[in-house]
Amino acid sequence: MLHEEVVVRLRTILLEGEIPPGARIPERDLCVQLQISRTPLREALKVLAAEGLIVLLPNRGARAARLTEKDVQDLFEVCQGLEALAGELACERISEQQMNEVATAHNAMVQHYHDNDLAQYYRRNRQIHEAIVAAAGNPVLSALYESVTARIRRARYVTPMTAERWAMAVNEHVAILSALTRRDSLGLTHILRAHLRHKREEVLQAGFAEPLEIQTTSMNVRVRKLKGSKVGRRGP
Amino acid sequence: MLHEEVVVRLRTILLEGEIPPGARIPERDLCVQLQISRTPLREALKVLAAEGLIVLLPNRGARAARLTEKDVQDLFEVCQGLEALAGELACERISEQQMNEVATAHNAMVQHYHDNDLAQYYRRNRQIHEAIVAAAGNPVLSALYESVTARIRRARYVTPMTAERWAMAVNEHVAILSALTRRDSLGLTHILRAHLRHKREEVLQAGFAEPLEIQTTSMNVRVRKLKGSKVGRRGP
DNA sequence: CAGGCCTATTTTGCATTCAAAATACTGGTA
DNA sequence: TACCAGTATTTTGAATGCAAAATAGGCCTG
Repeated sequence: MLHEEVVVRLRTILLEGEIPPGARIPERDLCVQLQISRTPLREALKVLAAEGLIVLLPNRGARAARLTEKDVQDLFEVCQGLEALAGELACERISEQQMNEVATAHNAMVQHYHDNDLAQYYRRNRQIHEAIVAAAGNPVLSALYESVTARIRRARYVTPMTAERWAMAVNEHVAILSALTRRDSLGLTHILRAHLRHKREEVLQAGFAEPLEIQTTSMNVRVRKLKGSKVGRRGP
Repeated sequence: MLHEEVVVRLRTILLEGEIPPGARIPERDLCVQLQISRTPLREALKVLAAEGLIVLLPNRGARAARLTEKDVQDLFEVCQGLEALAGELACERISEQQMNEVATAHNAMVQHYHDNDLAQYYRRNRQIHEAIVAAAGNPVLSALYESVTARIRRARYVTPMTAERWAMAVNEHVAILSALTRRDSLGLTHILRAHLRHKREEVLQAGFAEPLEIQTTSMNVRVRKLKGSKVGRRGP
């Protein structure tokens, strides 16, 4: 299905920040870039709007969503709830193989920490969290988690960390792995929530580094409200 | 925006069961019924598919989603997680007015219980749960909760209850109101989860009463797999 | 030369169109 | 009559077309 492909491609474009938050999404350009007509593109835009990755302004097109501080708070809060649930379920259901996967990713992540390689550290970090969610064996939960984390991904994985914050995060991850290994449901949910709470504080303190609005439209924003501005028509 | 209106109308149609689970969704008929062209309808279908209310089969149109037992399990599980989170947050943030709203709905619900009016009971029940979620003051959470509960609404609110199950549910609701009044976060999350766990068991035991597939397509389902069946073309 | 009205252009929202795929129908055959 | 092939019809997926709304220029006035 063409339309689904477009959703995936556009989502990537948005998550990579190729279209920065707040920027206009020009239908025509994207049609050219993706080599499709406007119909499937517009279908994809509707889906992404429902996901919260873009906002649709009536008669004024789509823009990449921008997160307010409240949005970041809310998203982290929900994320905490979902991860806590995932941790609890994972303790009951995780397989040996899945357990190994988490452990392997964890060790790799710690190595990246010692190598001071933040990008790779973040990659493994995400892999761990996603593996735990997957281990919960609940596709509905996985889908929701995916959707919520996508919206804060940039804030979450772009923010730089202080040395001490990083050390703390690693310690928390040791505790996470430990709790999961012991199938300590209560302990795991607690440490997962604390971990995300700290992350949220960090992101909010950093001002969640979203580049401010890209003004593609010019500056002369006239306050046109009076006068029933007649209609422009087409053609010669 | 036309398209958003169509989403709302279609969602209602699906939730009311006017198009039963598994049934085909005929584009053309809906266009006539809703007095719109196929473009906005199809946009709406994509959105509803992303929400999980319908499924899109390539080249074979849309069907109202049917829930497997596993789906019901998963949805209830996530719902538990979301309500637990909502309860916890509500204990911190609920206003006096919101508290009154919950209490009022609760009392009305109990009255309906004594009147043996299941439909009205369910209506108030839902109102209580939604009010608690709203009191969490987290729009992201509210939206997710709305989406998840929509998918199990029919299973949840159509299942008949035994007298004792009903009595138990009412008792649980008394405990819910009590915990919320005392701002007893831990107690509230526990009772909310237990409440939903019981509901899930009830729904699953009832076979979650989804009518089996409506075969709009005729019976002569030929197993056409061999022969590179040539292409049909259009009129002369 | 600044500011506002008015028109040209672009962009958007939806309807319509067109080819490909699926389904329904028909007649032939054992 | 049951089954199958072959054809007509319907349905779907995506491109195109067209009117309304928004934006951008240009011209005039003070």
